[in-house]
Amino acid sequence: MTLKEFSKTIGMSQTTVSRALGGYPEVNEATRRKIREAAEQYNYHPNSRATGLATGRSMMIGHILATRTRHEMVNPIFGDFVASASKTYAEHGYDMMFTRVEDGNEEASYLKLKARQVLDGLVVQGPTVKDAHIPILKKIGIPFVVHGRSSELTESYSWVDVNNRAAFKRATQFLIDLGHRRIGLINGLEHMDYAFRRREGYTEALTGSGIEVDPALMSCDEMTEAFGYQRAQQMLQTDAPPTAFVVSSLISAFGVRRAAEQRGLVLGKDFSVVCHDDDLSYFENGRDVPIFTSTRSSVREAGRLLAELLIEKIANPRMKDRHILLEAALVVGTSTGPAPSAG
Amino acid sequence: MTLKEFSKTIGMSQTTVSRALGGYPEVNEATRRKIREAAEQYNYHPNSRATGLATGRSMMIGHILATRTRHEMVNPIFGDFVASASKTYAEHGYDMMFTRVEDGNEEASYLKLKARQVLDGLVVQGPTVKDAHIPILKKIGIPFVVHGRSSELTESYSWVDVNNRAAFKRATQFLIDLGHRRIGLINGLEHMDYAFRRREGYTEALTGSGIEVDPALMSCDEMTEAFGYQRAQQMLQTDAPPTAFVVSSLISAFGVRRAAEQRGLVLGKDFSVVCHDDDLSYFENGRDVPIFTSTRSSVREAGRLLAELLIEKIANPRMKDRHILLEAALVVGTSTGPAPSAG
DNA sequence: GGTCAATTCGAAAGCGCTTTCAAATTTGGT
DNA sequence: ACCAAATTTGAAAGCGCTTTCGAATTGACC
Repeated sequence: MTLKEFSKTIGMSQTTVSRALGGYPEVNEATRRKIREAAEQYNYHPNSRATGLATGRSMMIGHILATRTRHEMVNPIFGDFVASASKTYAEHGYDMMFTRVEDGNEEASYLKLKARQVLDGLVVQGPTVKDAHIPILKKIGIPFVVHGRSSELTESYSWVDVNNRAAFKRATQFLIDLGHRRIGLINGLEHMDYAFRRREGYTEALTGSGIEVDPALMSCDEMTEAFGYQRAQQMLQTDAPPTAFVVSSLISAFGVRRAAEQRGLVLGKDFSVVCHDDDLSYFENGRDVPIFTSTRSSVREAGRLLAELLIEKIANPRMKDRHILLEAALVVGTSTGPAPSAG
Repeated sequence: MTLKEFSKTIGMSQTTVSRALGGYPEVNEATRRKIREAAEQYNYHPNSRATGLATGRSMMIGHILATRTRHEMVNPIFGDFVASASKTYAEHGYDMMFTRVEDGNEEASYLKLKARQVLDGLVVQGPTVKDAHIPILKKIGIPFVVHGRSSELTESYSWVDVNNRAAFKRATQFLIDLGHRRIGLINGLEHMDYAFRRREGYTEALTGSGIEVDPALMSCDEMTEAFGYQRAQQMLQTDAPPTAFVVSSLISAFGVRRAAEQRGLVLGKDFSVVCHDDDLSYFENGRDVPIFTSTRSSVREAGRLLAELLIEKIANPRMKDRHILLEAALVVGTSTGPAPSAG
């Protein structure tokens, strides 16, 4: 059913119907209600493509699916992040789409995206320390917001990020205060900005307390369970094993726990773990009392805030860049305790 | 840059340019090449909305994000599934979008989607045993393919599914053959079709070997690590604890392992675990040798096949429904061994 | 040179909407 | 009943593309 047909059916002009449904002020509220009801009844909804063509806006927001050519990892936070952002989009009448952008082909991809006018704005997820997408998007002039930051870039852009440095500094300090001196870091890939900042927080806390940073206690990789297990195992079988770990992900923390328990160590007594917890729907950190002491920051909240920011930016492209820095809560669970051989 | 501008710039008619880029046969190959190159050079890409309006097709495929009103779980397979499907879509010129459909509001949501003509086809993920979406989509007439099946529906529809029943029957039989008699089932929520079928496979294997099905050994819930831990712990502290577990997810299997190891049991010796492994990028089942013996089926392959099927269906809506049943491989890892107290 | 086929062109309709404009109608206040 | 204000209307342009149609151009071949 088209606007033409629909307005003829209910005996009104296209102009009035379009205005009534579009929420324009020059139409009487009573009429608007009547038209809305009729639209419901006849299941009339404007054709999105036609609307888009006429208005020049597509009411579509894209999320980048950056595909590293080698192996294609999908970060576990992806699902929750997308789900929460999509909710906000929907509330504002936006649809959400995915766009694959291949490594090394960013500029062409974004130019095409802009030319096709298929979306009004973009979300960049998981930027690297020196991210390639951000300057290109700026240059091309597509409204975007970054989930995270890119430490080595100097240009201005809007972002929503967790204060990863502060979170990991606090986590490490928390362990130091409990008497731990040898603290292992199980981190994500450190070309990713968040992992880079987490390591900075970790080392800052150590040096701030006069503890030497030991490269043998730091490792980074994709944050799987197996990785946590493997590296914790390695570190634990040295002469001077760590008594605590700071871990970048709940999943890897499971692996760390397994490695330690396999050596007969009891969590929260013989060894301590603080991990980051993105509060994902599928990874509960225990049911009532959290298992792991963690730096917790809801990725869903980040998704919501970012969506709102982007929508604002689209509505007002010359808006000043805004930065939202979320502080992670340090939630104490049962995985931390005083250093065993303290003193 | 519009078609008009572009064709004027290169001194050709809109007709020829449109045909050349659209791949129509009535244009000389040499000309086509020249036009393609010029398009590249000037970064001309047809406006998707205008193309869509003119052709009546949106070149967009939607994935449903079914939002249960209570708590909104995002299945961990979501990311990998979407990433692989999106690759196939991209290769065929399709974009991919998400659509939130709220529980109880399916019909209105789909009617609206159809009226707006925003997408050409849909993917239904994770159907329940008696799924509400499928009959509605059939009635409304939107091309769709289901990832999974819905056991209690009688209507015909295209689907791509893993043979969950056979997989879990084999897994259970494998344990029985190793001498296990008390085998616990840690399953996903059983209103989900895949979990329902897995339980069927499990019970079939048991009864087929004359082993009584014990409700105390069966449990189902969201497949988190904590759930696996909790239920395994419960089952293990009874008078007649299971010697083996069949687990619906690698994540819960981590929890099962933890519960058992906490009781001093050694995996693959004192207790056995077979789990399902969707081969997710973020959940490796060990690095070289698989930790867990598992029924493995790549969710990425499923995504690819499903995408191809849907694209075919969109091109030819009166195509006969097709069903793709993927058999899971039973991959033997180090988590299984003969029943400890065998004989 | 003439014929036929292949290629290209120009003009224009149509996709379904928004938005503008001037004109017509209704409403409310006095 | 009258006037101003508020509301509604009809007609039409425009968004950028595809697609149709008849005509014009080119090239190959005899």
